[in-house]
Amino acid sequence: MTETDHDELLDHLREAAGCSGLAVRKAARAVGQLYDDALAPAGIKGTQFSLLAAVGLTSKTSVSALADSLVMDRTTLSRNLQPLVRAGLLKMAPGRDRRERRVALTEEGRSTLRTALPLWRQAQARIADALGEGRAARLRGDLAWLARSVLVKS
Amino acid sequence: MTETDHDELLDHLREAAGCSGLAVRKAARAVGQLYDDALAPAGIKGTQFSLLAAVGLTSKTSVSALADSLVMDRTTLSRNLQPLVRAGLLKMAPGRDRRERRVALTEEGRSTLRTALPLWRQAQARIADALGEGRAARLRGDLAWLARSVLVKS
DNA sequence: TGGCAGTATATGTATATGCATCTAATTGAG
DNA sequence: CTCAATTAGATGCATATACATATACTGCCA
Repeated sequence: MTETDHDELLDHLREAAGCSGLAVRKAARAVGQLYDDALAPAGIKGTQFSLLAAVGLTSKTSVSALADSLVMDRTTLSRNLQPLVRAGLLKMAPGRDRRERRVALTEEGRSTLRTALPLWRQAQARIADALGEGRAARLRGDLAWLARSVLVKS
Repeated sequence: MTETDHDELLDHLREAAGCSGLAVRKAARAVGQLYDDALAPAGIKGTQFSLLAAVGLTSKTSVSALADSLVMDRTTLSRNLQPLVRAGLLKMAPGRDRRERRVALTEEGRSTLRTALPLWRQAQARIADALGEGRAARLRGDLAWLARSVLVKS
């Protein structure tokens, strides 16, 4: 490898520092911390809050349908449900098929959500404070658009 | 629980569907897939590409310094380095301290990066296509701002 | 100089993530 | 009606993620 090759690689790496994927993951880590900290008194993580809320919004969904709505692999969701079922916040019931399993909140799950909601609102407000409400809303829109377009194309 | 309580919970959950944390994680999953698919011929994931590039940009960093620059927990980075060291793309060398360990690319790591760079550029271009170059750049800026503000505050 | 506070990294445990693959159940073509 | 293709979900494996804690080392102060 010559000196020139090495300098050229450095230039390319500087370009790669502007990676959109890295920007999204960095933000996801930082923001994840914020929500996790805020929700800790309720005993759940940000990921689990979203999952409980998604189940609560769509009564008795199948695992696959839920996974699609969360832009998540079915098998990932299948595993993510387990800690919440174990904790008694979610329950699984048989669906129309004998293959299908429907997910629903337990009473304890609803109770946890009620505890978590004001905590979540605080975290959400911190995000809005950091960016301003307008930029925060625009950001959510761009992220949603991005998730949708990327999936459609592949 | 009364009917009214239940309806009220539903209203709150509809509000929670606008969670910024969820929006970021959804996008991170979708975008992660895109980069992973694009980089597959190089034998690395998007996360690993970013890690190799970050190491290449800062010659001989400590683990902690690298973790900070990636908005990542030190212990997470410690583990994420292992597969890349095992694969021969990174090497660890002693630092000034006998506690510190410095991370550097191997020749094979540089070679892998050269293979990966055009693949990465394709994925990056797909993102720009999906949003338009201007919005994509703005999005990266907002995400970086968000990551920075959230960290500073806590 | 001896020990303690602080620093750098690694490890134990738990969740999150996805691909390849497996099992079970359903559906559809012949 | 039978069997292959499809569908729903779970599991094996590997990586990603972070907190609590352990380990090793450094530096400072009494």
